[in-house]
Amino acid sequence: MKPGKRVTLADVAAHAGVDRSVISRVMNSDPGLNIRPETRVRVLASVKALGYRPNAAARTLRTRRSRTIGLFVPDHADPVYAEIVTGAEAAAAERGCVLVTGSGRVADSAQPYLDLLADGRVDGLLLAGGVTATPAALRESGMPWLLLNRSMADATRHVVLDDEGAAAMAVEHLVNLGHRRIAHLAGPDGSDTASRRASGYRAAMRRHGATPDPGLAVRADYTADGGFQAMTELLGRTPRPTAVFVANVTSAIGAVRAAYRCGVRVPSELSIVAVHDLPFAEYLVPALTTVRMPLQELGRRGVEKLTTTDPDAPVSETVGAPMELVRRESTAPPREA
Amino acid sequence: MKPGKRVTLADVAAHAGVDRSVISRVMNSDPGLNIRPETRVRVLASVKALGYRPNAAARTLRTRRSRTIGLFVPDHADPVYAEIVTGAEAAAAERGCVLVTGSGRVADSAQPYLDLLADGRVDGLLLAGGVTATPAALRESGMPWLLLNRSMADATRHVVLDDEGAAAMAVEHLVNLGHRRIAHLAGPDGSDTASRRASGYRAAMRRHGATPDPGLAVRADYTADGGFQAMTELLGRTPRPTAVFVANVTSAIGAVRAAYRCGVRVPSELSIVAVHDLPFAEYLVPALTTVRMPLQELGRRGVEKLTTTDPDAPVSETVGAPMELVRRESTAPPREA
DNA sequence: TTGTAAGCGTTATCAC
DNA sequence: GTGATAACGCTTACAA
Repeated sequence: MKPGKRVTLADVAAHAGVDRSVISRVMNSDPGLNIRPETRVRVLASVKALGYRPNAAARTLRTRRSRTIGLFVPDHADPVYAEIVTGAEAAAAERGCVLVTGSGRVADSAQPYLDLLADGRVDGLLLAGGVTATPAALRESGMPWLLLNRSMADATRHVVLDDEGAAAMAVEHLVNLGHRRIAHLAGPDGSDTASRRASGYRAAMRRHGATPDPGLAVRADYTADGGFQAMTELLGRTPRPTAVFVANVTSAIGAVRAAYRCGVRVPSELSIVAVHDLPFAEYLVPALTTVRMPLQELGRRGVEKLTTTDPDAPVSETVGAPMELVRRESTAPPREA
Repeated sequence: MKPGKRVTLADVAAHAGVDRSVISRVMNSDPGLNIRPETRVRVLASVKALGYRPNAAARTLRTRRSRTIGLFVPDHADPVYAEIVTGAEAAAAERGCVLVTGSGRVADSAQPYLDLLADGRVDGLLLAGGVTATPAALRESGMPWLLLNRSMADATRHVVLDDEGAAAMAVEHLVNLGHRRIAHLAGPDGSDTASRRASGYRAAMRRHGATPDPGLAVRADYTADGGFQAMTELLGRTPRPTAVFVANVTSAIGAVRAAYRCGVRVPSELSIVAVHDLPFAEYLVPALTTVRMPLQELGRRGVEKLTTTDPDAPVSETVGAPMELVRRESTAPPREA
């Protein structure tokens, strides 16, 4: 209780009149412990009375478990990753862990992340991203790590979302509205989600008898500006698409702006549907039709898999939680139908 | 280098043929160390050869410093707090620290946060928020903590932004455009930033000879929905304001939507300016005029103050970095002027 | 049913 | 200039 003086196991032991090891075993509910009920009560009382909390560093040193997970995202300000962090945090808390977070592109060297592992600061690493390659050092380290929302052919430890499925939902929504000339505003080159959404788009197009015209696919990074540029370019092509499936909701904000800028009305002249919902998506003008993905669940599954699987075993999971097409104002039947 | 076997000080010592303590002192560049250059070289070589990294837990146990800072925000998905986290992270990294982040309203009990301190997991606590009260336990703990972006009369350890100044910039912008009937879409009751922005608004109004009409102030929480509700209410009042200063940019998104819904054109019939810029603010339709605040700098200053000040000393700083009024499309001279 | 003791990997204070 | 050695606070065989 005194500020500056920490209560240690020895203090509690003295207070309860037993040995330190007894306190430890009571607190960790050691199954092979046969203790007299009255002693246990006394121990618990002393713990409470002194406000004892085990020192994390000492415990970590002894047990080699920090109960800490490292989570790296490209950018905290990206709402997509904010959701993943939220989910991961909840799952971590459920198993008594905390999250050390970091942002920035996961560079090829990966040294900063591996260092956290090497220092024993974290028990495992969740790498959410991102366009970059998975460093070989990671694969060779033999330490617990997992890729989130991106997969790598040569590093099969990842959990991802059903990006193909999301693309299919979006395309089918547009097809059902009567669209045939459907463009794709794809994600950046090298992005794993981008290529899965693009292939989902192509597959869905073919399934509906619409050949995906390569002239109707254009790349943009996952930013509003990227979406703006790409959509501006797309609108210059003839004949113009009547609808566009945008791989990312932030790009879609820029895409809507570009349409507005070019005098193309959404949705009457152009329908727009994007992957990922946003808390304020329904308040945009026009309110955006989106495919809501289970991002928090992705975060959750990440920590679950990370903490429960053998670090050497391959992990390749697609989060099963349901996606949902949220119909709002940015999609409508084509005018010229 | 071997996976599974960690390199320890003893290994390096054996490899270099010196004592562990020498390695330690070299690595920590102990000033009172007089070592033969060739020995130092040998030590450094061994460290590099074995890939030695000091174990964080052991070091923390010994030094009582975890080089870890706890940062709590109400919600990772709130772009305002995402910026704060980004800034804090950078500042922490500069001093060799990592950030343990957590989200959720800081409850009155605050026990989970204090526990991190008590466990020795973090060296200090940065509490960013938020509507809630500062728990007395915090003040009494004698531990390093700091409030970010909120102040409390009875707990003078905080760093905040110049909310009054931001309000003044916004109001002056509107006044300069010719507006007189300026409403305030304020933040939620109990929010510290909300009340500072509100009083900044009132002061600026008076300074410009416009009495702030209480009928032109309405509260909303810092969400798009809150802004939508409040703006809808505001637009029902007569005579209608020609401009509104919105305390938060997320609310402003909802506010714009409400105007659109009511058939009120922005900016020709109603100007809107909000506190906090957003990466995609210029892509919204209409692009939002905002007051950009130094949010990352707030995060930076938070960790700086936390790590450099005596935990018992009062801290009351307003971040000095410049704010900027970003003129875009949502403000214009009043029509009826 | 409880106590003893040996570490975990550092750092810091000495002594040589 | 460098080496022993004693903590730091906890866990866990094993002994009593």
